[in-house]
Amino acid sequence: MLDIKLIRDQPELVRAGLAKVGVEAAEVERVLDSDARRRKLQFELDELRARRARDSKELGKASLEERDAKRAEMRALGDRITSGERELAELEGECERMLLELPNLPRPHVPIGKSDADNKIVRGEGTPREYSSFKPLPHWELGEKLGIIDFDRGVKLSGTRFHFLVGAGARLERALIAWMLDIKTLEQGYLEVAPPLMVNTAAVIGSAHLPKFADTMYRDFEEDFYFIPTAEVPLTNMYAREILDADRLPIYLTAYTPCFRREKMSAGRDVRGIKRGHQFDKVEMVKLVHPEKSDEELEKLVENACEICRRLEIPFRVIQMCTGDLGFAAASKYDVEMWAPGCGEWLEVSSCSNCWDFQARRAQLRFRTGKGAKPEFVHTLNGSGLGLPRTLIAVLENYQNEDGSITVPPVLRPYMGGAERITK
RNA sequence: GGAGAGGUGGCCGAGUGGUCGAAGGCACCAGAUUGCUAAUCUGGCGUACUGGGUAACCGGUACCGAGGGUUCGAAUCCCUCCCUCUCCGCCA
Repeated sequence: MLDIKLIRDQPELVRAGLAKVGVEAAEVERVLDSDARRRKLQFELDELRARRARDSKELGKASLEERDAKRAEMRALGDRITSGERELAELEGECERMLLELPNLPRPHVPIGKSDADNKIVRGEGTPREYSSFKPLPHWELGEKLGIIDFDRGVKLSGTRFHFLVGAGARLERALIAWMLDIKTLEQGYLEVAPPLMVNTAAVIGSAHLPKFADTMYRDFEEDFYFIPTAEVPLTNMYAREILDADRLPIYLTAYTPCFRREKMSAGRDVRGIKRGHQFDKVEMVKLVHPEKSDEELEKLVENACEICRRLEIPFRVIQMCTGDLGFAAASKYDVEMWAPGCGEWLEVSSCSNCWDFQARRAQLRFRTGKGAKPEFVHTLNGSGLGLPRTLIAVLENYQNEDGSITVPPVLRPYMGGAERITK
């Protein structure tokens, strides 16, 4: 959520920033108009309430006759206040709803662009291997031949976009999770948490997945529960509505969780293989940092994701999102993509965002520098560290051998009971 | 699911219709003081919105789990909901 005071005080700056992400100036005007009406009413109402408090106090000391005489008048004042409060609540709701639907402002250095076509490749490491003696297979063929991915039975139970990982496939994923978490916690300074996978509406508003993206999430309509689309939701909300001491920052959190997504927007896309499912595993990184540090913390976050690719010895590249491809909450964003020779594409295995104070304002996530200092919003960042299905794809496809077996990446062998190969 | 108890400021805890944004204590901050490593004294110490001021700051309003109601006036009375604890049942 943007700061209403920023919109009020520097509307031209907000208009210009939002124009870059495709928001029309009229939307800003509507917010300003609503805010002006809200403030006017608030002021009038406050005066009425002050009068009531004063007069009521006097009435309490007055004689019985005086009380009876004034009661009707006071009652009328009370009724005016009640109706004013209703109107104010409506105006506040209207203003709030509009603010919740406005996307974040991009950082000034983010390249201007309309779509993913305008994104920038900023760097890469490793070279896609040449295959002279055989044609690399896509993971869905490798997985089925080895019996480590069972698509048919997944579909039988749950429909399209579901699969079983079986035997060494399940273990390989578990190895990746354990290995990644060890790097996050032992080397990169993250605190591991195991968060709730179902969260309430407030949490999902906090992370900015609501109100705009309600139809992307699974939901329990009887209880107030959303199934998390990413661990970003519980992690960024972990300290919601709290005021942290400044010396607790930065807070680095990591979690392995399943994620649940309806994928309505991508109906028919990526239906083959395990690239895009309704349910997938992910190791997530979230940072809560001092506002002055968030730009540099984003660079470190991306590097934390890259390190996983690097140690797997799989070619990867870093893409800087242009303004048109930032998404709703990010002020600045990088994707990390791994090369998959079987399906012949760069797979987005991580998406790292600096959300500035956008989520923190929604989640009321603040810190205080010292006694008497004003609470300030922290900056929140999040990134995958990495998404499991696509990492698994990259491992299978890059480490496949001509005979159809998979070499276990050296870094994973300790997590695979020492196994060096996955064979039929 | 049933029965009971309870939700007050960072924490503990008083407060059953007006003088309560809320006693008292702890913690914390500032100052004073003592030559003994901490004690004592004094003052300060919530958040949000909002009016005024360049600002330090001054003022108004709201907030005692949430939302409604009664009343001139609600932390206090009534209703609904949420949460926590204890016991029972049920399921693991």
